[in-house]
Amino acid sequence: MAEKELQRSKSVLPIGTVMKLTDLTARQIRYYEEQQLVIPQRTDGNRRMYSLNDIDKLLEIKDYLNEGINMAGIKAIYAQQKKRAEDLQNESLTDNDVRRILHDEFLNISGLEPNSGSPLHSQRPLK
DNA sequence: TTTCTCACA
DNA sequence: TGTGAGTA
Repeated sequence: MAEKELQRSKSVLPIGTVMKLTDLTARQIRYYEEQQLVIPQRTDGNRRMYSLNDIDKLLEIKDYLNEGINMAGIKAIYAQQKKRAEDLQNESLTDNDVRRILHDEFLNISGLEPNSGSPLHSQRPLK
């Protein structure tokens, strides 16, 4: 069973494939890497190789973006997740508990990050 | 051909 | 973020 996890972590997808799978531009994917949201492995000529887990994370990021959250907000979310993941490891909570807490953090951030003036999450990049 | 980095709009 | 330049 653990074999699957290893395979999911195998970075074998070039950015071109990731682009199609996530519907993101190479620019965005690389940018998210800059923001440490995804850490693709590098192979041969300095080429980025993404794993299935990376695809998943990218899809998740795209989701947050659609909800009007900016990079700062997303980074905060992942920072929280990492912190939570470590904390929760010692308390043996269920996935539902994790989800609830994460959701709570998410709402908290989405309501604060956007603007210092508007309390509600009205971050619509209308153009 | 595809991806990379860098830099400018 | 998009895009173009010059590489590898």
